[in-house]
Amino acid sequence: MHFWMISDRIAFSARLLAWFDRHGRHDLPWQHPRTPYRVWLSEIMLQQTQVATVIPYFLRFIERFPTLPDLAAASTDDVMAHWAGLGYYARARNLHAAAKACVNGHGGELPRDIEALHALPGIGRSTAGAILSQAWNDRFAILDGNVKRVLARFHGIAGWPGLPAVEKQLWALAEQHLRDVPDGRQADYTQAQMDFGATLCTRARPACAVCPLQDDCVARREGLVDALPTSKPSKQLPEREATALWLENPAGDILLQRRPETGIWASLWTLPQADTDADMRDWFAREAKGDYDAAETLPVVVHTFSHYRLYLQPLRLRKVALRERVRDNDGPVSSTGQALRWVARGELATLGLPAPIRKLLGN
DNA sequence: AAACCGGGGCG
DNA sequence: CGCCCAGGTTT
Repeated sequence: MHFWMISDRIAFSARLLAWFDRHGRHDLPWQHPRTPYRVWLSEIMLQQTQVATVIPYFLRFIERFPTLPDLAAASTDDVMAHWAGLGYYARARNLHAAAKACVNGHGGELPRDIEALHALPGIGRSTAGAILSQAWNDRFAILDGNVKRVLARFHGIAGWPGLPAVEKQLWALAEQHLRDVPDGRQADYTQAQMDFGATLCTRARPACAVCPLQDDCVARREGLVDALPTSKPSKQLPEREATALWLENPAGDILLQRRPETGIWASLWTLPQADTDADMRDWFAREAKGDYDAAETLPVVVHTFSHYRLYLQPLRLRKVALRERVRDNDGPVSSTGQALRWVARGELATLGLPAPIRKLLGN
């Protein structure tokens, strides 16, 4: 009886560990020696920066503050000076505060108890698990961005991982796989997951062809590798409404107005436009002769800008004439100071029109 | 220019 | 608890 007859496939963690033994990183400074303090420091630094950048900072930091009590006893300035260049200084402050808390409440050492560790500033659930598993080979899961990506792909978990329901599901999967990890290899397993996500199952262009998990990866099988993990939903854009007037003279020319030189659609030619129907009506009364209420209501144009979504209500009115106004060489100017111009349909293509307006006018 | 990121803060 | 942010980097 072979084990694969029972389980039918080699465990996720076993494949990762085998991969790690061959391709993982085994010579990182915080792995030798792999003490709680060194692992903690590395985890905090790695939260925000890549391994290659962290290494020299780690070495300088650990040389200046060789033990946790050394760090606790240091001045804020001294700590910050050794963090300078890494950014995210709030985490250096948390690190320092946590070191002091350990001296005051845990005998000058990082607690091995997950709850006590989690209670320290700057240490969340994933970082606490990373510290305990790496420093002590204790059986705790991690769930950083790398692991979320690997699990979402391997299991085909859709939904943005920032959603509590999705994150909960990913934690459950992480803990499920953890049960298969052989005793004594929890530290390696944690490092294996991080290395795997950072170097093989990367966000862009993962190396699926050489992946030890490819045969059982749901995303791979279903062609969803690029779609998972689901990206954060773009935040709801503010919405604005406006009314546009499509006026035609008896010859069928269309009245266009030049936009101001700054702002949306700067200097392009568009239909006369107002924020509200009432403003549009006022503008019409000042500029044109005709019956505003006779205008035809066209379908609303939805146009999305980078920072808001515009719902533009076009109104169409034919056989309109402008009132006589002060003229200059370029033709009439509206009361708002923007140039106005009757444009023949055939001329539209030669002018700069915003795409949605061009489409509306049928050009 | 936008996505990304663990933890913290806030209602 | 759920939602969103700060503060930098990567794509």
